[in-house]
Amino acid sequence: MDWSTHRHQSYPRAFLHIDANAFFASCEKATHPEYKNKPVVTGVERGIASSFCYIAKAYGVTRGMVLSEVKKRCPNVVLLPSDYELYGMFSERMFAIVRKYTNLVEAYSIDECFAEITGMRRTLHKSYPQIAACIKQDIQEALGITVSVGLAPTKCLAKLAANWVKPDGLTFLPIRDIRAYAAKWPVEKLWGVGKQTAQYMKSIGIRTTADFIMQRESFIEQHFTKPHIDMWKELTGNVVYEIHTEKKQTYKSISKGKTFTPPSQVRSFVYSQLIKNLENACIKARRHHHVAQRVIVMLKTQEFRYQAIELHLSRASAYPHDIIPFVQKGFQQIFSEGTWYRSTQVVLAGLQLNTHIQANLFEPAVQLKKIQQVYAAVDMMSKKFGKHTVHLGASLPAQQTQHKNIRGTLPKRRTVEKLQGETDRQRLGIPMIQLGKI
DNA sequence: TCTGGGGTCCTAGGACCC
DNA sequence: TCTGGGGTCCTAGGACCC
Repeated sequence: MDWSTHRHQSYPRAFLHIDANAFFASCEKATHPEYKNKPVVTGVERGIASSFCYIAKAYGVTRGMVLSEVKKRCPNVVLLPSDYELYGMFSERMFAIVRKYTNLVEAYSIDECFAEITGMRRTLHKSYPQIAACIKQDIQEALGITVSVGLAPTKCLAKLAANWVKPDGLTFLPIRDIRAYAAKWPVEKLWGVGKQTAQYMKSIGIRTTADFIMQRESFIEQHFTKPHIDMWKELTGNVVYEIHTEKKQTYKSISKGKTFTPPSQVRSFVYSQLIKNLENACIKARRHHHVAQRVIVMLKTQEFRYQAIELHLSRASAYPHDIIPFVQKGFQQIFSEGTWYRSTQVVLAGLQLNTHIQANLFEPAVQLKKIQQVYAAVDMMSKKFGKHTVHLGASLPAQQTQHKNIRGTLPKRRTVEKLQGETDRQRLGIPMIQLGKI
């Protein structure tokens, strides 16, 4: 035997993708047996269908469908508000079950995880498909929810396999079967291929995953960039993506936004919405011990165009007190009189951990301390009595007035005019972002 | 699909430096 | 100095995900 040719040959690895089916609705059904045979939809608080069970799906409910339409299609529907605490608990318990089998578990989102079970056959006295089946069964018995499981030599393939049968599927995709599966898998259904890439792929004659993986590496490198080159390697059975077990606890950015209906052109109202979002974003940042270096103010117009502006703070902070002057300045730059707005958004960016918060040299230390104490009290009361027990005066209109609609006053749709104040912005050195329709 | 909310990563191009 | 090459950092914007 020529060992030199075998030395670098690696054994196929075994990855699982575990995907809870209709997760939020399933959690509700698991905790409320009386809903068992009824169509369940969650997301009432947002006015759209956030998650729905398979019964509701059979009635034609789709993601993001407005509730009035949901009721029309599905008169006996059970509409529920989202209960993220409940879903979080189910999520934790689901991942804990997977961790009984392997330490290499990556909590990818609230309802999905990846796991690697390479080398676990001996320890568990089971084949890989048997391990996958056991995990699946354990979750169902312990939590009363079903999952779709994919078992494959890479994460991308495991994800594809998990999607093969939904709900309640268990799909083993060994290397030798990759071609057969790929031939029946259109590229637009691949993890990491969206509308744009699918369109591009079609233009160069790639329609199925098989069309993609049968290309030579040189061709792929010539026609694609890193994300899709990596994807190609994974789909041909070569591991690029490892399991990340670290729990996510730091953010690159935190954003808060809210749509208001009907749209408004009232400056004070739109501004108060913005400040409310800022408060929420700051609360989240503080909860995670983050401070922001930059803030992005965004307004979305009635015709779904964004106007946005980014500002650098004078010092990193997670207190509205520090950030409001910048938000106000940005708001004044981008708000245009006579335009109808449907939502505002605040993004805190350039986040860092505030292990040692830098005080501005010119600010008296006493004052900084006071601000910190005030917000510590605010955070405590919010925790105790609910969000917005305490809030800033500037966001008052947003908290109490139900925005009123005057019928027939909405202007005709028109495109957003070019922003004014260009020279001011240039003088202040404030960059401006104008995003197209999304 | 007349459309909610919250994120991440990648890349190109400019600024700046040696 | 009309002139080469290369590195790093930052930002805007695109694309995608759940």
